[in-house]
Amino acid sequence: MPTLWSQTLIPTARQVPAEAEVPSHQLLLRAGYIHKLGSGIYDYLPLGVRSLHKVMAIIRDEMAAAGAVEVFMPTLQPVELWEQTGRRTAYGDNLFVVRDRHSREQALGPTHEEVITTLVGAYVESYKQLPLTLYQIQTKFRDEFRPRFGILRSREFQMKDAYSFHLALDGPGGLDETYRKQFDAYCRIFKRCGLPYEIVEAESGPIGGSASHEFMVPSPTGEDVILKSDQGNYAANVEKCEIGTRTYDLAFAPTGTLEDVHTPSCPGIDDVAAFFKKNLKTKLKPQNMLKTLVCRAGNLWLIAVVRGDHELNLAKLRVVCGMHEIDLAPDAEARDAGFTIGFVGPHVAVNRDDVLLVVDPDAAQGGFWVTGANKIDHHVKHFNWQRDVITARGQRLVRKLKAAWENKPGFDRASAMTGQRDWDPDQEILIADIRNAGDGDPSPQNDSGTLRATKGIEIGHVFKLGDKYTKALDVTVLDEGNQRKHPIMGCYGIGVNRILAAAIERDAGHDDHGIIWPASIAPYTVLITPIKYEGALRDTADQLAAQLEALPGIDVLIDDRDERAGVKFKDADLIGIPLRITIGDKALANGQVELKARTAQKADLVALADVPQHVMQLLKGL
RNA sequence: CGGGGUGUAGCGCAGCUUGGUUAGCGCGCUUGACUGGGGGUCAAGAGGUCGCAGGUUCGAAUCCUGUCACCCCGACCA
Repeated sequence: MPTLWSQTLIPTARQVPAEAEVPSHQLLLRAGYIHKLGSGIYDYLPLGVRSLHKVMAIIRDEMAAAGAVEVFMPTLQPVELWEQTGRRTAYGDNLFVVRDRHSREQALGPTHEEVITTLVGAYVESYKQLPLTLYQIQTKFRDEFRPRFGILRSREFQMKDAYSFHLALDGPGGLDETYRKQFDAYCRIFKRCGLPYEIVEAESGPIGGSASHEFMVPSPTGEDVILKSDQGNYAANVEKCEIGTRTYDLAFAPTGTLEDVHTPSCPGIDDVAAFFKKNLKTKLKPQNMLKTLVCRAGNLWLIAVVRGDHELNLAKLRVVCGMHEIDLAPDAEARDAGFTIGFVGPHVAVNRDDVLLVVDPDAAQGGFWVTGANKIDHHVKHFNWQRDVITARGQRLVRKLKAAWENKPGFDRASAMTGQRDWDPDQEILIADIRNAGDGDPSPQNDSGTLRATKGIEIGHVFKLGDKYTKALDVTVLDEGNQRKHPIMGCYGIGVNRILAAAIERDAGHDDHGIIWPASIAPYTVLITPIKYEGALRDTADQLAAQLEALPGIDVLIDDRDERAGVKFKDADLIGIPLRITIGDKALANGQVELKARTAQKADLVALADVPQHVMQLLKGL
């Protein structure tokens, strides 16, 4: 049945709510798709729900085709489950926790690894039942630090999450096979949703695991940074992106005598640069400074050094050091341990046997360096690696430290060796890629490609999880040899409402007049606009609507309101229905109506009898 | 959690500095007339605990204190 505009709720607005910054947020509000209830909480109005359902239908179709089976798991989850897997801490404040009447804590699930693993553990006993891929479409909760951009970063959102279980990585029924299937299904889903997307290598984050890809819609409003090689053979997000081989040289001759500079109240790179310019009349660029960050790993300290204009990447640091427990040290603790936070320099490691130095290649160079003096309110200039650290430190200290480090419980040599690193005992210092990649860096393919940075919206993410959850929750399955094994898992997520926002944010997703939907996820495919909903115009509208709805994949909205034509046209453009049929007296007298694509400049006159055929024809291209 | 800002009609805002009758404007809404193919015109209306609580004062939207909500910039996040 076609929908009558007057019978549904489409509260369009001429003015943009002040709080909306990005096009998708503004237009979804103005066009009456969503309504804000609180920070990061939205109602989905009839149009919004229809689009959401269309996306879900495509997802369900492709999940079925990929052999995944739908379940529905609870939003309310015992917080103990999260404690068992260690993710209560890992998620931290992002995890919504509510108390029930017995003041027991429950988590509002931001994802369902714990629950699905428990479920599978309850019923799957034999290798014969594997592989198994289950999925759901559920409301998820994240207590976002800062909800933003409307539906793009809300505290409550719809997610499709699939989980697969296997006993092996490769071979038939292995994780690789299902990962590939889901990966391919994602490509089809996003294509069918009309989204331009790119696939990038990603860090798996707090979910953990070994391999991971993100599906991104390129958009200047995206919150994620993607780096792509201009050779077209590598793409990754900024957390993951490796950097091609860079040379370094620690043995460079000093540029001058190490000299203290009084820099009162200048703890930051920018502060120091500004201070030099203002008070010393010297131009000091951030790339001539060394950023020295104090990290902690149990009872050892880790000094990470990157160039002043670069950013430390903790994930890389963890991999390079083979320790997952590395974090930036809280200021207070670092101060207690003798680090003058804000004024630390690499030579703080010289006389300490509890400090390991890890230096990014771009910081491991000769030349003029300014860095912290390890004294409050002081920096040094003419810092030199060879003179001020290597010679001063001596090899024995370093060897001892290295041994201490590698004997630490939790040290993962295999992981440490996968990172690009160089731990030559003669160099005394661990040199490794520990910073975020940026525009202009060499591609890790080392094929003389250069990385270029763009922004994107993450709409999908696939991971290989391994046995993290089955181990933590002790879920086992009997294999062919009657041995208990922890199955390995894959995990595959899609942000359903983000697809709507991304469809609008994409290049062709909107213009000055409103939304331009891909036909597959528009709330209606056809909008019929009789100039007046009376007499012959009304009859024609009703008949056409009935005819069109009988066709596959077509649903119709009739603008039956007693509004001026101009109002109807403006609203039509705003809500973005792909096809509009305008019925007016003059054309109808000739047995014709006007057919116009949302994207077309002008309407075509089409004979009534030919409308269905023309509609089908036009839709193919939308 | 830091820094900044805003709460006045459904939406967008003015009024607040320098307290003073019935708190305004635009859009939207209701009724009527004229109109009728890209947000029309005129007329008459409805609609407000001025975020909340306390204080100062003869008198508070306006000054003070507290509190809540929301937004923006930082925070390594689907």
